Amino acid sequence: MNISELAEELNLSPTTVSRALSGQGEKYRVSRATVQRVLAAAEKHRVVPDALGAGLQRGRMGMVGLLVPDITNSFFSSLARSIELELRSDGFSVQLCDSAEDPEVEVELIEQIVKRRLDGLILAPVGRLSDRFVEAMTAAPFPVVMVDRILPELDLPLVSLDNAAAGRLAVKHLLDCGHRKIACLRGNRASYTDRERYRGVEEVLLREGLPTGGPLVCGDGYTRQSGIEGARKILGTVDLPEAVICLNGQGILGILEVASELNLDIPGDISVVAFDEQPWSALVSPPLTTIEQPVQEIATRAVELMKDQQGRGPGKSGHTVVEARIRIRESVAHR
Amino acid sequence: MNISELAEELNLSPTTVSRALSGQGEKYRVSRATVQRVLAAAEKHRVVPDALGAGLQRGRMGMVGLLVPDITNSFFSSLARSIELELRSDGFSVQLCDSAEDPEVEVELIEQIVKRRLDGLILAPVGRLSDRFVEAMTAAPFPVVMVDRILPELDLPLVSLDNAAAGRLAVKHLLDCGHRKIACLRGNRASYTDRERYRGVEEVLLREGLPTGGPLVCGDGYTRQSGIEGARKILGTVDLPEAVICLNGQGILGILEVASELNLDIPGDISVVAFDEQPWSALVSPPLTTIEQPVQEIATRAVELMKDQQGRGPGKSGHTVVEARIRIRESVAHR
DNA sequence: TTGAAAGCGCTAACAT
DNA sequence: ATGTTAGCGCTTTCAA
Repeated sequence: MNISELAEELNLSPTTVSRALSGQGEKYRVSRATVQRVLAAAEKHRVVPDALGAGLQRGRMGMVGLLVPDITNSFFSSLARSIELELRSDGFSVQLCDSAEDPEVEVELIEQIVKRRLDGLILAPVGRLSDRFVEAMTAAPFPVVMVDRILPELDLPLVSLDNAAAGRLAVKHLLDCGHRKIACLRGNRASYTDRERYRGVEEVLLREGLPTGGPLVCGDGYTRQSGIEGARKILGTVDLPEAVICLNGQGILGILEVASELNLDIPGDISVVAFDEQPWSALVSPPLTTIEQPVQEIATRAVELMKDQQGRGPGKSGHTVVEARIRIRESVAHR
Repeated sequence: MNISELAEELNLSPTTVSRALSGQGEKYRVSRATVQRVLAAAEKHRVVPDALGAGLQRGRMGMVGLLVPDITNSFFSSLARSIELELRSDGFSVQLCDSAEDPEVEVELIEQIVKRRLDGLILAPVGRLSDRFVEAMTAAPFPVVMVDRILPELDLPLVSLDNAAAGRLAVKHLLDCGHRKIACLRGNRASYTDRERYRGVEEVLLREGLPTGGPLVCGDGYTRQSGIEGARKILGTVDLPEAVICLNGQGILGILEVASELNLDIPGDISVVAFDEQPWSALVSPPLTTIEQPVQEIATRAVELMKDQQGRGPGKSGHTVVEARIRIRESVAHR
């Protein structure tokens, strides 16, 4: 049963029923009695106004898309939770899309979201910039905000870590602990996140006149497999680095797996600093020294930017930067 | 620009444009030339048919809800990924809702989904059955399928693990390894999942004439905190059990944390079998013996059931049961 | 091969 | 305090 049928049954106009049901009774001076009557009847017949009809009329469905490269990654699932919560409190619901680190899929997903005329999109891109991606993106008739693996070329509102600073933070801790030969396990090198983190790392290393590049830098990709392969190269050499910085959350799985395979002791044989705090970071042996992102803050900022632009078109740009912190535990030795 | 405006520009009717754009040209014998013309113009003006209008007309938006108690839990995020993928290949997108283990929130979320007239709901409930929940549920004018923490009272299509069998599997392994005094860290005792798993455990224990209940059974809840509290009781006693079965994925975090706090060696001081394989299960020390759910299969079955009922109302019931398997690693000692 | 008309369910502007 | 009218953007008979 819909609003009109209910109206008929009550000898009222759909308008009045609509007003009563949407809590606008006050505003439109629908009599208290009428409101009660409508509410009671609606309850009885289980009438719930169809958001689709309302959405079409209003031109907004109250739904924003959330497109992430891997919901399975605990950083993104935490982010998803925070974003969903924030958005919900503002009356929006969220459509979840997982591109599985595949740029093709990502574009299809974006196109699909455009069709749906969502009220916005919070996008953590795979990280590679393709023509079709830009094309799909510019067609978007709604606000977009990019988070994490941002594409700075795109002139959209952005929220990300100060990745270079985070990279520096990691190296500096290692330097403070007396390490000099420092390796780096990278993620997808095409991604801004990875490039920036690495830039930070390299910057400090170079400034200190320490070795970098060559066999000290491995890995390319955000899959577990790519992490394992990179870790094999770094950990499988005869002259082991003193420490390794892992630039992403999947990579550390590879490092731990390979280290155990090779019977390497952390931090005895090699020290480790890993990006992304995870629920289990403190529980492995040794407890991991990690670089932690303020997930909650990223979510809040992203949603703020989203709301700031509601109603407007593709939206003004601007880069919101948040800071990482280091959680020092026991995976770094002092030498 | 919308379909009508485009039609005007082309001196065609909206009808024809709609047919061309929706790939129904063949079916309605729109001339090849016209179709081309429309496609070209649509491309040029970036016209993408509004799914909202279409949805209203067709009475379905091609979207199903996915409501989970904790997207942060790797079981649910894996499930979400698999479900989103399956659903997408059938032309549906998914609205993500996270109830954060809160029954109140859960109900609000369901009511919200009803408003939205989604085409279905895949629901992993918090696990407690309230009146308002049943109420909201019966109002649902779309197919619902329940997964994981099913509420069997509800007469809906269900997909779940054979939890009792999984519980038995865990104990049996412990018995095989010579353990007799076996503790159990439970999750939310109001949930079917937990009750069944525990039933399986207890059944075997009782049959073997082994002690159970009392201080051997702790924990109630699916939060990390409840896991820690339960673990403290089990691990903090003077006469330690020989082994502990952890009935849920959060609990094991508590066990590992408390064991390390108390300087307990696993499996030297106490053996552990934990529910839910996680990405890091093999990487902690010692590598964890786990009970693994076939996540992919659960997703596939749930989506199948969903599609089976499309178009129909609240849907026929039936319980699809899948089997757990044990991954034996090194957290169980032989005595 | 194409179009006209109606209507999906709702709300907002404009009466009364 | 309530109702009338119109229309959001699309698809679907039914007609030409």
